[in-house]
Amino acid sequence: MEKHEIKKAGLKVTLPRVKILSLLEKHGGHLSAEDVYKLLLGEGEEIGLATVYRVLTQFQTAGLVVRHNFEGGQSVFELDHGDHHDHLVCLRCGRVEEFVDDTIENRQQAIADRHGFTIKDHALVIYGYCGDPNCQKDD
Amino acid sequence: MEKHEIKKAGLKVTLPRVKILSLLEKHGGHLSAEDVYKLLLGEGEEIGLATVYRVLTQFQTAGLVVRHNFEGGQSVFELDHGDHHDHLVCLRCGRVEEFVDDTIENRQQAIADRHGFTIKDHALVIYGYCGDPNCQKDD
DNA sequence: TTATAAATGAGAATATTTATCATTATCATA
DNA sequence: TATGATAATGATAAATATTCTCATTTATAA
Repeated sequence: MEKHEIKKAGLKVTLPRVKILSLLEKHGGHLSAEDVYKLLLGEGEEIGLATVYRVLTQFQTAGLVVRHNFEGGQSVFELDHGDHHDHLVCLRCGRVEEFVDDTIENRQQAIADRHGFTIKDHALVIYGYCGDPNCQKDD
Repeated sequence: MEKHEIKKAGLKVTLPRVKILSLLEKHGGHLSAEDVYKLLLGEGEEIGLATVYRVLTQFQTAGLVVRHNFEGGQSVFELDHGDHHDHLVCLRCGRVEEFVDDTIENRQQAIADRHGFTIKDHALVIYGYCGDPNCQKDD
């Protein structure tokens, strides 16, 4: 139940927050603030875009969602299930796939150590063309 | 000589282009469009911000510079010396360090293959606190 | 030198995100 | 359950980053 998670985050349980959280659960995917806004409109919810941004940022601070800055302007958000993962992004159709690779994770830590860095976060995004025939064909 | 590279890129050799290219060479670092604009102003060059963006984008298309989308709004640009590398970014002081790790590169290729992706580009950024004592101390 | 096509500068326009503020809703407590 | 302190919302303005427009200027091939 979403209400519990929102309460745990120290936030009041409001309609916009419940709706946005369940939307993210339903879609699983990687949604921009505007995606969320439009999906809410489609469901007949009159929730302002400013509220969407505000709530997503609060969820991010609370650790409920993660924010990614892929190429192309808009940030995208997804539920944080605690399992860190990296991304493959198709430049043609926008499809996003996830992956985890322990070898890469370990190498990153070793590199940070060598440079005297304390890792707070990291982002690995592979951009390319996905397996779909429409995305593989040349320009 | 910068003029040659500009000409090779199929662009006319103009003062803004020569200045911007030599600025990137001089600084080596990772400059935002606004950084470039202000540095030019500091040198007494009256080059518009729009021109800076335009030229940087053209250089990117021509393969002369690479553009990175680190966290925090602005894109940063650096000369493309042909040697791909990834980045460590300090969240406190903004320092940027570069690294290459063949193991990570190979794993990425393997992952893309497994997912049926054709890699066009990739970005690995490790965010954290660098070795500087001021950056390591707690909040 | 000159004609042509491209580049520039200034400011408008766009896109994304954040801030402001008056109004409304939540929720602990009475 | 009613209530009041506090937080959240929606509408809009503002801030930020980047791109577009267009009249003027400049580079360069002939």
